[in-house]
Amino acid sequence: MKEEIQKQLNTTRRNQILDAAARVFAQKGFHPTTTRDIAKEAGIAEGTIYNYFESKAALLLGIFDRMSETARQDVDFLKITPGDIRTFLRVYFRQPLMALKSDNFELFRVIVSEIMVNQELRALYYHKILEPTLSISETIFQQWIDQQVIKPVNLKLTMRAISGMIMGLIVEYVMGDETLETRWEELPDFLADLILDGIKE
Amino acid sequence: MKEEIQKQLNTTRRNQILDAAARVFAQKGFHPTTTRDIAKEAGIAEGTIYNYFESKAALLLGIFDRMSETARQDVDFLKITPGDIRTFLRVYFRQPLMALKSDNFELFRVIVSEIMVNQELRALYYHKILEPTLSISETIFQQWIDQQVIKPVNLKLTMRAISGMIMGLIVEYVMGDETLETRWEELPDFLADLILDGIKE
Amino acid sequence: MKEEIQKQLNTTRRNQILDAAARVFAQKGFHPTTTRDIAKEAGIAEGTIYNYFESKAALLLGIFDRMSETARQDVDFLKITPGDIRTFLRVYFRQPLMALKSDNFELFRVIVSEIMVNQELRALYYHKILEPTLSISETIFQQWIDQQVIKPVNLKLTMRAISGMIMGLIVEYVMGDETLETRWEELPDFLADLILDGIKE
Amino acid sequence: MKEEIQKQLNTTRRNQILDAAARVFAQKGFHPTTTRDIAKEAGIAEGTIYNYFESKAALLLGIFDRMSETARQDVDFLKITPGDIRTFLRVYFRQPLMALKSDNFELFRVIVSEIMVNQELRALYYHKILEPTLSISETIFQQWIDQQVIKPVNLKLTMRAISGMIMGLIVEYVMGDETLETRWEELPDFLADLILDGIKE
DNA sequence: TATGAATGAGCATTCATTCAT
DNA sequence: CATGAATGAATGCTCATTCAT
Repeated sequence: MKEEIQKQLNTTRRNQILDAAARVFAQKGFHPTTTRDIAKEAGIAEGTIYNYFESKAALLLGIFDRMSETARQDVDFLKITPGDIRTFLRVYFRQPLMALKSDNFELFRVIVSEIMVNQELRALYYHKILEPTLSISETIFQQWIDQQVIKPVNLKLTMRAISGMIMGLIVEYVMGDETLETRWEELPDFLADLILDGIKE
Repeated sequence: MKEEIQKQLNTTRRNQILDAAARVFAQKGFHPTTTRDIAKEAGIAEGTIYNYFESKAALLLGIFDRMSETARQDVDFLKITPGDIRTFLRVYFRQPLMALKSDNFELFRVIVSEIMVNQELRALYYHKILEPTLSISETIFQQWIDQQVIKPVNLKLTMRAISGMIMGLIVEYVMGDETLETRWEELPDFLADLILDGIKE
Repeated sequence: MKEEIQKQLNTTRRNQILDAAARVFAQKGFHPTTTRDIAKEAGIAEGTIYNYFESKAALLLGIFDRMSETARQDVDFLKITPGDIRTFLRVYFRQPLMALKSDNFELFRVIVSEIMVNQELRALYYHKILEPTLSISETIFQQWIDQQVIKPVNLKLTMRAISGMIMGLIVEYVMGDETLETRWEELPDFLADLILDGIKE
Repeated sequence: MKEEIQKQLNTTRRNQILDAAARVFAQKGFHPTTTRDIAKEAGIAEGTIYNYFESKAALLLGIFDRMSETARQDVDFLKITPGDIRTFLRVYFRQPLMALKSDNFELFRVIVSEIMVNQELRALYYHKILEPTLSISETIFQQWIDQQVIKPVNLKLTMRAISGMIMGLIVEYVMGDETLETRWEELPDFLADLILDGIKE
């Protein structure tokens, strides 16, 4: 009983801290944010942070970990493949692109920035998000190939091209590209067509 | 005359410093690198750096600026459109993908990382690289459309999808993806086919 | 009755804590040891320590206090003066020198270190150990003088020289001197002769 | 030329910092002293300390190193052995005992305290002071033995007993013993007699 | 009494930048 | 222009102690 409650409290506090950290990181960036900032935002003492997290860097890992949980669920959802390849692809594209809510916008920048440079975070991203996503996608696309709905393309490269495209578009969006900002909603359908039909006349 | 020589000397010294900075940034990352590291690598005094650059951040901008010059020349080269769309696209993809020499590899990480987070650098990237590249690309692709070689697709979105794909693949490569590492050479041709023909049977 | 049991329990718990503290102090030193270390070693909660001791420093005082009790008993033992001065001196030297068991070795270092620097501990040492020891020794040696077994030397200085010699040898031993380490057992007899006969031919 | 001046300046600044550190350490102890205290006392910025010393601990080592230089010179002086053993011994004792000027008094406490607990400092003390002193002393005393002025005692133990006695007396003095404080001046002569003649009637 | 989460003052150290020489 | 010593603000993290449960 008591242990249960303790664990609950522990999780709550952890989330409280991660929420606060996510807010300040999003606002000021990772390096410019001080642990003092985070504590103040969370309404706790600085020392308390260290009762729940190893270091400031661990906070970013923690935030990322929570996010990757959501991502994992999204990927699972894809397994329920609909009959129509075009419909499937539209959903396939819609999910990550729309996950970029304005809330996550600035945070995303900070995390991408650190992923580039922080070995641990990079490994986490690779193994918890990129690899599983690619792996599941390959399985699904293989089914389409087997059903002769799509050509027997090089799956591994195709998956990487597609996921790279998504990642790249998000980065360009984050970069402030106006075209993408105004037409973001069109993207899923547009990309589905592009990938399926190509641009050749 | 003298002024000329002065200017020459100035440029040489600036480049000497930027080269040194690029090396250490690539090795240690931007934040972990100290101005002392850079001065030592360049074989000059710390103070001297500040005779040529405003700040440590200005060094990164300087490095990036030099790189974007190269990129600009690459893009110019594309204007000499060959008769064959497939050949063109292969060249189009080859350039940025192959620019990722092992030298630039780590530096790329550092720069992407800071672009995400540094407003000034981001603006520089957007206006000196992304925007011109997109703009020129649009012009070129418009010609292909006019020649009815490719479909009358939404050019702006297509350009962003393609450039995003390139950027995203580089990021995935940088991330340490093994498939991309071993098959990087195949990518230009593969992507040309993918974009032209689509994957639908 | 109940009070008696309470007191017993109290003492037991105090000793449990002091034992734990002594172990970790000996292992890590006073300053590097955290109250968390002590609590863990004692198998209790950090807060519990403060139900029995004022502060971390009080723990060292407590440890020292227990040790001085032993020392006091040793000194008392000396009062039973044997007939032979040489025998007496050998015993006199043997006691403190042999008290330096390997168990106490590291702890001794820590305590000497703090005695030097901690006013309260210093007072405790001076009044509970040094002063009584000197005082009793003076009384005993006075008897030897009265019996004309030893010269009518300046007793106060002699006592301080002798006790200082013991203390200094222990410090040198603690310092890692090899000669002392290998010949420690010979010391009591050797010192007795040295002090009694001098070195002059 | 310039290098010479630079070196001079460097040494001066180092000494300025060590002097300041010695004063504050003596006053507040090692651990309670902050680098800010030292900088303030030295009239420089905190960062400047780190241009000359690795760490706060290095300051203590530096102080100790300077002191050991003096000690070394004292020992060298002893080599000029006078004809009379008693005179020699009086000088032998006088030097370390009188080196304990009131200036060094509190600093001595701090250093002894840290020597007990700091491996590096302990090694420094052992190899730079204790060992050389013992070694030279043994040589000198051997001469006295050869001249049959003193008995063929166990030299190694004798030297350690004597040096220990000095160290122990200083510690007892530092401890605040009143007898030693008032009669400190008498000690050299007293100890010479004690060691030479013994106390036996 | 026992607990252990919360506290927050405290501190060594770093490093971009300045400026007298 | 070049130098590099001096600067001092800035910060992540620790840990003895408290106190509500």
